[in-house]
Amino acid sequence: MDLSFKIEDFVQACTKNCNKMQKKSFKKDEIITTYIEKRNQLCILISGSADLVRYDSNGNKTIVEHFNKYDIFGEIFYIIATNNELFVKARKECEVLFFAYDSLKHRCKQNCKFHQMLNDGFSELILSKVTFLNTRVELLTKRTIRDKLLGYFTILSIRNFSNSFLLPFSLTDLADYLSIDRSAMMREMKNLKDEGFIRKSGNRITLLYR
Amino acid sequence: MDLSFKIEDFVQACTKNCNKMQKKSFKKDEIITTYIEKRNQLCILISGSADLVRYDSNGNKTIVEHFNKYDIFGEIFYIIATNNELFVKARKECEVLFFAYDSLKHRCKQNCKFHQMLNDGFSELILSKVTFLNTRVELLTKRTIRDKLLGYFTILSIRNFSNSFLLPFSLTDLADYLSIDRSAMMREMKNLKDEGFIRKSGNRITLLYR
DNA sequence: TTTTTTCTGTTGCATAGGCAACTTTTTTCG
DNA sequence: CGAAAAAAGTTGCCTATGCAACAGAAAAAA
Repeated sequence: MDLSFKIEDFVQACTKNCNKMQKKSFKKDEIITTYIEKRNQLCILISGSADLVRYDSNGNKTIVEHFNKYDIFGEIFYIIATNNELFVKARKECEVLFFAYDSLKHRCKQNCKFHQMLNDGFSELILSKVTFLNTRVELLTKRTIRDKLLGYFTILSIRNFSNSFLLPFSLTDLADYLSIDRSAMMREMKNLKDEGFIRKSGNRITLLYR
Repeated sequence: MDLSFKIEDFVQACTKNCNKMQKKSFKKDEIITTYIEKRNQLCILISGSADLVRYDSNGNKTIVEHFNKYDIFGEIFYIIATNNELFVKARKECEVLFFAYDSLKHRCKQNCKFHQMLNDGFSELILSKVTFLNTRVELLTKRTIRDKLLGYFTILSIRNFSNSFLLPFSLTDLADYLSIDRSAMMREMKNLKDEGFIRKSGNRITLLYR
């Protein structure tokens, strides 16, 4: 996100001056926000990391999305169509900025610099979100666990400019992220190792094919 | 899309005046564009309907996305991470506007009204795309065919303000959209009918539960 | 209209992968 | 540090779902 440095510059000044915006801190495993009704809430993660988590009626957990520094999230991005619980949970200690989406369009009276900046860069910000989501869909539409894993590894290897990289998740969470059973995933990972597609030690994966 | 009427107003004037933009027509089943490399291409569907289709290495077809009037698509929204074919194919006769994303940011010299309008409304446009994609992810992360179908039906029923609605796809395409096997889907649909969850005649579905 | 193609609906079979139930290893925390 | 909790790793069983292969209905083309 090429906005990040600007955010860093403005965030402190703005949380002091801008009344449309709230900054809160959360400890590990605290619920940051729940997606329930249309509050038009928009959030920016300032520090830490968090997950958008859903539990379906069978108790299956899915990591719908994983957020890092300067990622944005909130109900505006969602049609709340199901009655599944959908909430954002702090993975580590977090700082989060909250504001209403409306206030983005109608800048606050003080003509807060941060708002202006955000407004200007907002397209870019969501554009990158679209890219990310498309990648996600690409992965999820793959039919087999093998294809999902290899697809994900390929993306990570591209992102890291190397065919060796660290998984940003625990394996347990990776399974939830790819929406597959953990033990089945482990099984398939073993197969991929045995068949020489990947090498794996701890959370480090090396792609061997291509 | 609340921009649509504006698009309608401006599109004709702009295709005549704006040199950064191209309008093309396509017949049914013609390839509109292929996602290969980073051309930063951005497209708007003016009329007709089209699909973003992927064939994976096993020959499985997936409808990654389905486009209708005034939907936007193009490579900017994609990280081309896989070597799978990814292209947009006309489902019916189509008219499409092509332009480079850069030209959105740096408006053309004539200060083309359409550009300006698009720039202003671009955030809204992508925002709705994010919402759509999140819905898609929500569906795809569901673990069973039953949950995917019921999830999708629920969304359609909300969208139509009625628990009776027409499927926007053929059943064949619906299966591709949900990334599941068609015959397995038919089987599950039969079960849902037999168990009294839905009623179905042709492409019309009625949700009976809740 | 007739022919051809596409879509729908159904079924038998095979298997990928979900589920449960463990043990072992690693991490967290008092 | 030691205890407790979480994550990694493994395996057997079983069913949901993919695949193939149809026939009939509907739509498109000729």
